[in-house]
Amino acid sequence: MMIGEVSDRTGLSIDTLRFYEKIGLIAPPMRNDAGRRVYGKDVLGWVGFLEQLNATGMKQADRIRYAKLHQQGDSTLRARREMLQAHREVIREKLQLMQQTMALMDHKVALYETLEAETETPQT
Amino acid sequence: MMIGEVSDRTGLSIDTLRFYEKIGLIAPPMRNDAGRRVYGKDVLGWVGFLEQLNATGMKQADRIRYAKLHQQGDSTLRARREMLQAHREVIREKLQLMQQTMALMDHKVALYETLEAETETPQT
DNA sequence: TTACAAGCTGGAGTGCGCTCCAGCTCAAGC
DNA sequence: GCTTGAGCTGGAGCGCACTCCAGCTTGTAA
Repeated sequence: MMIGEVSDRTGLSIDTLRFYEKIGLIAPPMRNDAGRRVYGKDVLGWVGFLEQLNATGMKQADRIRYAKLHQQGDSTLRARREMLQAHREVIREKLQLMQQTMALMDHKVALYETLEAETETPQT
Repeated sequence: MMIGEVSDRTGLSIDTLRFYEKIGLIAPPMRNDAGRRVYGKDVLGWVGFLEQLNATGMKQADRIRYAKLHQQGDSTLRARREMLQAHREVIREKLQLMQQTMALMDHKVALYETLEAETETPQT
């Protein structure tokens, strides 16, 4: 796959893919005779996983750390597991906050509905 | 309350409190004879709510819109309710993604544990 | 009465995470 | 053989959300 296809399939822009490579989030792919990037299809799953880490609030520096560990192979399994476990905890806390906030939203929406009804047909 | 106390109680820096006022997230408080800000205690709850919107991914521009509606009083109840309902949906989707990602973390952690065990005491 | 902490303003600076651009090469089709 | 389109590099630029700074005023207390 050329970079354009990877971009289409992952939703990341071509510039972002090259940027991710530059900062070490994506391993530098092979090049063809013309010096152009040729990606294996592993990259799709990897980018998807990066997006999940991203969307659940892991910051760039940590994703880079994880990516570099990943590129170093099996000797880094323990370190990677520890990172994932730590991130799991972060997610768990965010989940709780989200649930609380959702409950608060419901409460406020209900309250606003009451107030709207009163405002539309004043009783006094 | 002076700005320093609000900062201590909310965890926002003094600069951030003034910045939030400048961009319209916090209503300009009264001033004392010396021209210094004097906040009512409402501000604590308001800042807490802003933080919850923030932490659940609402962006600045939308929080400002909500804050401005809030400052305009009851005539904006409907618009505010609609914003909260929309945000509730966003949170619900994020919740789902978080749950999926947490399951994936668990899966990977378990996998890594297996691989670690194999690496430590190779069987072949 | 002077030292010092807390607050004020306007504006510049920062870090993150991209995003855009100029100017180039290369491969394929007409 | 020339045009077009995809890709290349290095580097500049951008939007967001703060954060810091210089230079000033004011309130407290030793």
